Amino acid sequence: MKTRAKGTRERIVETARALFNEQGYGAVSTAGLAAACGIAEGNLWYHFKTRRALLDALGERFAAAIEVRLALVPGADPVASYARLLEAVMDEFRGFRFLYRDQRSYGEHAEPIAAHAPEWLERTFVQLEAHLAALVDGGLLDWPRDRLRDLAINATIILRYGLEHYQELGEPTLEGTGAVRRTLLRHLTLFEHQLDRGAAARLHAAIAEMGAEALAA
Amino acid sequence: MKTRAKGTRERIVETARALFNEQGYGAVSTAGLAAACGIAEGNLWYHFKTRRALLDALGERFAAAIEVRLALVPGADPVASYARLLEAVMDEFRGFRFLYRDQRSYGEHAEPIAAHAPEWLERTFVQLEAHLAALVDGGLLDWPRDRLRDLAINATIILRYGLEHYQELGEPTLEGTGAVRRTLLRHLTLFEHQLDRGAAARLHAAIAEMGAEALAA
DNA sequence: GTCTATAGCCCGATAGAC
DNA sequence: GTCTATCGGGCTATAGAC
Repeated sequence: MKTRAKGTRERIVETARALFNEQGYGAVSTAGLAAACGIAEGNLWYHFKTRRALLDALGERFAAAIEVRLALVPGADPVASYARLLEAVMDEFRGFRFLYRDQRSYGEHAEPIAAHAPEWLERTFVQLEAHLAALVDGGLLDWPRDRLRDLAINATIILRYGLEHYQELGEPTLEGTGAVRRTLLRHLTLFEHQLDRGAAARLHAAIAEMGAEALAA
Repeated sequence: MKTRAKGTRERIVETARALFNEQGYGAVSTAGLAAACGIAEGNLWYHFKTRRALLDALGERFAAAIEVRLALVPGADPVASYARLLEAVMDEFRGFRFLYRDQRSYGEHAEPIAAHAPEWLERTFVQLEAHLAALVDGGLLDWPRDRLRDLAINATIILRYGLEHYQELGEPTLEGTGAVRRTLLRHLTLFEHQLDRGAAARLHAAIAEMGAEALAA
């Protein structure tokens, strides 16, 4: 199997991401991870000489995904643009959920995201506000300009903590359970009563179509 | 010191609560807890024969505090009632923050709150909606009745995750840092533009006065 | 590159003297 | 009630054969 070196490393990273999301970073032992990968524990240490190194690798992937998402700007069709942005945001929060959720677990020097989160959140506020402003400019959303930033921040919070919220409510949140869809619908309640009927319908339709929730790895 | 038996047990519970909130449930070892209490580790096992027993004791306190808060109904002055409710909710979320935040850490059989959280959240929605309806009935809030429940749910989410949000933004969230105040102000942005000017001013004043953030132990 | 074997550490929990 | 001393177990990480 020596020819699949890259393959093994890749498999470790992907398996770790899924396992951390499901069980929590702190609850996954290296033994359990190795077993889930179908390799011996020692082999795991060959590819990542410390548990922290594996975490950093995942952090880098996350950072890359975020930059791609943050580059999404409102286009000619602000409704379609907004739907696309929503999907990207939720893919992110779901795919790397443990990075946010389990920050306490990785020994306090939790830099992987703690150092970047403030900047990412700020830029997300700005991005969401820009998309919402595009809806306002298009005459599709009736909202005071000077209250758009508050709306963007509140929308970010709802999107960010939606999965945790539904989990706390006792609802399943893993892939295919519709928790992402419910989160998107919940965030819509922040402003849909001020939204153009057609635009609201299109957003609802777009969210309903996100049934095939695939991870943009 | 044998006369202070009850005192020691009490001190353990209170120290544990504070320590769990600060450092995270999983990050506090029995050794560290004993040290913080100023007692030997063995003595700790005398009072709580298992780590889980200590957690349950804290869970019971939390449950009791919640029931007291849930009993708050809108009074003759709906603005004052709402301010009082907000303070109680935040005392709760702050005082027992780790119970929500660190659910992953206590070995999956996380019953202390996981079993009750759905019911508590549902009743909180209902309670908040009742208080908001009282504001509408008093002519102080302009909001469609059939959208009040969504507002109550969104307000609960913002209140519930406000501290986590500000922590992620890199802001301090411990007592006396004003994070609770910021959370309350953030939740106000959900509907203050539809609020009577005088009522809005009174709520802002009430929140500003919550500087002396004391825990209703 | 992958494996087996094991070192070393910290933790939760127990035993028993005072 | 409080202490000291210690056990057993699980975890991260290393050593070295294949």
